Amino acid sequence: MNDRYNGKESFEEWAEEWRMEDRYNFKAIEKKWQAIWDKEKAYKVEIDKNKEKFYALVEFPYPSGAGLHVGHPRSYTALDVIARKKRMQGFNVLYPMGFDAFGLPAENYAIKTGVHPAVSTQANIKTFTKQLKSLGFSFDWDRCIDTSSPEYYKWTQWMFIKFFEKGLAYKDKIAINWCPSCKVGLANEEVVNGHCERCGAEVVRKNKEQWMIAITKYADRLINDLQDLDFIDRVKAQQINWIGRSEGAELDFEFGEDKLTVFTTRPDTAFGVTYMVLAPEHAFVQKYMDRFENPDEVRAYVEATAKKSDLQRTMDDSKTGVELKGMKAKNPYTGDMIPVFISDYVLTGYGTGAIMAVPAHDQRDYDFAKVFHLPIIQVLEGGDISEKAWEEDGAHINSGFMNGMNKEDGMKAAIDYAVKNGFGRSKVNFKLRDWVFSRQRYWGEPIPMVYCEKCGWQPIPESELPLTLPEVPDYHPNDEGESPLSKAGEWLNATCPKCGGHARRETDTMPNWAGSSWYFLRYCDPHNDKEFASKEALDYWMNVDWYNGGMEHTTLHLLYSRFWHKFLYDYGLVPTKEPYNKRTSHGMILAENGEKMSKSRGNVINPDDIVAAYGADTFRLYEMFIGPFDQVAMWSDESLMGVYRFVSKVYGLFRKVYKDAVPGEKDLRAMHKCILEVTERIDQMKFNTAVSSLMTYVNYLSGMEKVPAEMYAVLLKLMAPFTPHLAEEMWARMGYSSLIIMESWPVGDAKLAEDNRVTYAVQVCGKLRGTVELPKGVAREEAEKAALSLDNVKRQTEGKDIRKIIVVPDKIVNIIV
RNA sequence: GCGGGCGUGGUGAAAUUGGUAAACACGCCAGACUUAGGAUCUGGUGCCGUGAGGUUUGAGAGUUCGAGUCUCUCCGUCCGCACCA
Repeated sequence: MNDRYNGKESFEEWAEEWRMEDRYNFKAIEKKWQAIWDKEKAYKVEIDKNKEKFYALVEFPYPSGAGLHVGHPRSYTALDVIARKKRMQGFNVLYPMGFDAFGLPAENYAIKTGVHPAVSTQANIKTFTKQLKSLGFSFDWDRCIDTSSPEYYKWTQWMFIKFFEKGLAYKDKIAINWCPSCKVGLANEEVVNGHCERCGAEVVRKNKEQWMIAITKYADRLINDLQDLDFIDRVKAQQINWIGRSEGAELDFEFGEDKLTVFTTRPDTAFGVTYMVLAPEHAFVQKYMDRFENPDEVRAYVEATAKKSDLQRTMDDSKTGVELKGMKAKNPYTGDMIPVFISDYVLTGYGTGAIMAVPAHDQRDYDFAKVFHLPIIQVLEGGDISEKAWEEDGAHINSGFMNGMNKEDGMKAAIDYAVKNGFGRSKVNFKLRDWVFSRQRYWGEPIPMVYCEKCGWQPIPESELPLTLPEVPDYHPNDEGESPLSKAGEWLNATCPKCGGHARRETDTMPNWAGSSWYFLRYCDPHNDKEFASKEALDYWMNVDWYNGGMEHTTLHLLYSRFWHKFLYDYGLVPTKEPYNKRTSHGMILAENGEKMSKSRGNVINPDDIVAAYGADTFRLYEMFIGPFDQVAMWSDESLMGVYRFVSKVYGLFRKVYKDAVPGEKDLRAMHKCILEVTERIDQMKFNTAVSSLMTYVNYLSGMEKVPAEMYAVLLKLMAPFTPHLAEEMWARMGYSSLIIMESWPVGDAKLAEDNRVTYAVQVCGKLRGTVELPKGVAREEAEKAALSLDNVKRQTEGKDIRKIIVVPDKIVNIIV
């Protein structure tokens, strides 16, 4: 019986071995090499001042219960390829991974099941780690971090205290974005089209006392310092747009006993101001309520506005409002007394929450003026204002001392006049708001502050850090916006570090963006328990040389972390003013039909399944081949098959490799061309064409009778960043005892890659009529002669005058008749 | 409305400074071989045409000996922001 199955017990067993002999057994190969890399700690790095460092970074994942998505490996593989190549080129490469582990899903899961978020998070981290390891990324796992571990968030809290000490963290009662579904306050950046970025519920306004961080103090530097950074343009543009800097002036209009200050980018149009508008939330509305002749009407409008969601407020662009009857404001330029309105088209959070309206030259003011039959005075020449506002430039008219001036002179004159008469000043405004830093949820870093009746808000002493999350009986937040920590009993009681009296702990936690704002620093020195990272480690490893991540973080994590880093820099805690030298972004991977992958659509592709069916190397290579890296790509099982065939082909090619075969001139040309192309294309993130180069080279090798060992070895090295397991396996089979991932990257020779013969395209009047092969660098006369002797060219030029012949060396001959 | 992209075969896509458009792959067609368990190998494949040949990069114009690439106008499409004064 045993004979029948080649000495094996069963057919399956025999077949398995048979396949291992003859077929590409990725399962065994990948398992084997992952174990070896792990055992030898092949990717562990230490500071080595004799070597140039390279810090490659990808955004660390939130360890969700759903596990790794096919989108994650696109980014991770790309930088893994870059990191591996750099390593082979002799750099000391830091390529770390960790987990952004605080966040709402773990908490919602706890509410549903009662499982503590720490427990479910650790389980998810385990799954993620296993999945990531199965893909063969060259992460230094000894540096793995977890933002929810007290050893980590101790320093997040420590940094918060620094913000507080420097006056950048403050508590303020403001109207915040409130998500009624998550029951949590949101930062402006987390609101997308009036909806919660996480759950999609409509966001409402809520007045709440919140911890704020003064990111606006860094607005100018966040724009200006972009200039020297190698970020893709759309990231720069989006950040600049988000920060929204505008130059203009603040002008004071007399109103009651006060000065009603407005911000305007066009003080030169002040002679065209025919009314003013306050946001319904403006303080003057309440202050002067009893002086209005129509307080009931005003109150009703204020209340109606408060009930509207942000979305309702912005979607409806018809103009509504109420005049504050009985009071007028005085235009400081003209002395005119003008009516004042409240309207929800004026935003409370921008500028001063009040505007001067110039209906002739602003469409919104124009629309409002039409509804309320207000005068419209044109002060800029050029347009017809009978139908709509004139928003282009023009010489000033009806503008007193500014008449005849252009925009630039008018602006200057208007501001000079205001300054001289003490009612105005030039001013820069930003759309960016301070960062709302409080969250009324459990699973986040406790804010290390206590409130003392006598001394106010005080940070807890450094010796008490980390302030660990207490156990609570119930994770539910409530509609009043009280954090679950408010049920933490004894934990709430603290001692005021200043007076020693009784104090109460802050119960809000930090937003999930806190831990990720500085994680790249921790990777430099992840086990340090004296500092967040040693100066030596920071000096050596920072900056991040190359950071890849999603576009969706451009105005969130990317902006926050740049700001956070600048703050640390200002106080000498980090050596550089920007954290990332280069930022790139990958496109999303969509389902086969172009739809987004989502659980509800049931079209999610699980990386585990692909790895099980085709192996990690095929999966990695496919994700690099799928299309231009920075663009969205559609998953295709058929294309995946093509890549699998290619990988198998490389495996099978080994049978044709001979140590005694010597490459000829043409062979070397193909090899060096491939080296040059792959090297260059990896650097440019043109992974899809780098893979094509490899395919072209493999097609060439397949056509050879005997493949010289040298040529195959080069192929393996070039493939090592993409398909490290296969490369390692075949390298070993070739008889090398070293790890290929530590071998040196091949150097291409441009001279050897060059062909000594070139094909000229021959055109007659710009139309292709033939080609001719000539030695490289022939004299133009010779090229002309060769071109004219072509039959097809003779036919085309017969009986016609040749007027001109254009010869582009080694490229083209164009005959003009 | 403002800002940033994109538009090339049946499909994903290539194309240094303007210089043979469609590399590489998928799919499809034809053939070979096959105890064969997502098979493999060889050849073909932009479109029209039996053919010579003509024609082709969203549409139109311009610059040029020559334009996928540069300029202008228009159309379509995607992303981000959006009553930001």
